[in-house]
Amino acid sequence: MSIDKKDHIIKKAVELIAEKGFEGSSIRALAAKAEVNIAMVNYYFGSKEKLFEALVEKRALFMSQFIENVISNKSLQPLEQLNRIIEGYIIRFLADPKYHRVLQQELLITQREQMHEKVIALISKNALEIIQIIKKGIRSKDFNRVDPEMVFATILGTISQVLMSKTLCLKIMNKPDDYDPYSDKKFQKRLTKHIQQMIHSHLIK
Amino acid sequence: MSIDKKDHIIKKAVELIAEKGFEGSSIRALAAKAEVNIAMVNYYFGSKEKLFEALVEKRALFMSQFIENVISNKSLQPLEQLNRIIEGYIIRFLADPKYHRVLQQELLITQREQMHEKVIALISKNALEIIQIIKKGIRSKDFNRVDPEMVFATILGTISQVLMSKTLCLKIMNKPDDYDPYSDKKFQKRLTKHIQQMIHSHLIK
DNA sequence: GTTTAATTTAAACAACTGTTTAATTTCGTG
DNA sequence: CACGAAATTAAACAGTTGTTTAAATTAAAC
Repeated sequence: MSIDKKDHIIKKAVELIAEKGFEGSSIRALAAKAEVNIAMVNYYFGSKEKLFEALVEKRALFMSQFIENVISNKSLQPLEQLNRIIEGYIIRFLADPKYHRVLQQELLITQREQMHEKVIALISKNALEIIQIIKKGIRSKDFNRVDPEMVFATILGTISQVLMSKTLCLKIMNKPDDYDPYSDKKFQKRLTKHIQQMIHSHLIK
Repeated sequence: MSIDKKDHIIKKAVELIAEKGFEGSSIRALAAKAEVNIAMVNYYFGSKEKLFEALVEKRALFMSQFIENVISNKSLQPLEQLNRIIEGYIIRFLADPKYHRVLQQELLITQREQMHEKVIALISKNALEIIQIIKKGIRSKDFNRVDPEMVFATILGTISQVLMSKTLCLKIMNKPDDYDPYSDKKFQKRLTKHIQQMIHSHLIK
């Protein structure tokens, strides 16, 4: 069993779908990009949609495991817990912007209903845990009486905004076209610092 | 010339494309939804892509005009100017979540290159003006020395996050399925207040 | 009321879609 | 080497796509 080949196809599929969307990515185009025969996708995955499901599932696990770890660390102060989550979110998302773009597409579009529901379940699971942390912080008077759900929307929304379009990101920051912010550690720090400081001044004092 | 019919088709197209995406929306499905003959789209707009361009252009004007107004009002204090922009953004975007979703799709996907560039130009134009306001506020010592580009990402990102998926939004806020947050004035106020207060505590003192 | 233009229609077009088939090649195992 | 399973291929499948056509209907102008 050549699991390498399956992984190779998935990798190329993420790249293609992130650019063209799921409906805009034909199996023929994918086969050309991955340099395999057209029939191989159905041979390995059963169908185009099943390939897509395999694609989402594969990375979803990787993402959610991390959040679990941070959340389960009960010894941390609420603010420190939030800081870790923000930092971790940014590291994971920036490591694979194309995958994040695929998920955002699926969140926007209700075409494939069960996949749409799965992405929502994925995000809201973490969301609710983060919101719980904020609520707990408010109860213990560590935090101001802020709007926890909205604070979450700001954290994820800010990161997603940056990841949405590299071209837009560069244009706003007035950077050259060949600059890749997502792989630049300085940019990563900049984004992390901004969100953490903003959340900090909003939650504390 | 039945401009009503053109508008009617555009309206139905926004609804369909917001749900299924551009590639996922066939002319036949659109014709059925708008209750017109399949050939009418090409008769009125020339092609599916031209219909899409007409759709984007029509609303883009409406949006950008408003931002211009706020920005050109030089008599306001920087913070008050920002508050008005936040309030205005939210009012306009929440008034037509489906259109906003269509734009987000086009920002994510690089399939139709010139349309992609147009959406980016549209957003970045306003973005740069808002960033200028923040920079001016920093120079005049009205604002702290924050990261202006990131502050913009937070404002737009938070709103976009909320608009991205109604289902996700409801799930996070623990609301029933039949509740429509976007048309609820209370929710609108809640979102506005959150962003304004957060930006405020981040920018001032 | 006739004529001309604008609108609307159903049918057909070729190109492309995801998927399947059946034949061929490759490869590990005895 | 020989066998059988796994992998790979090109070709064909039926259905859908955006678009065009040419005929039919409606509306407007004189």
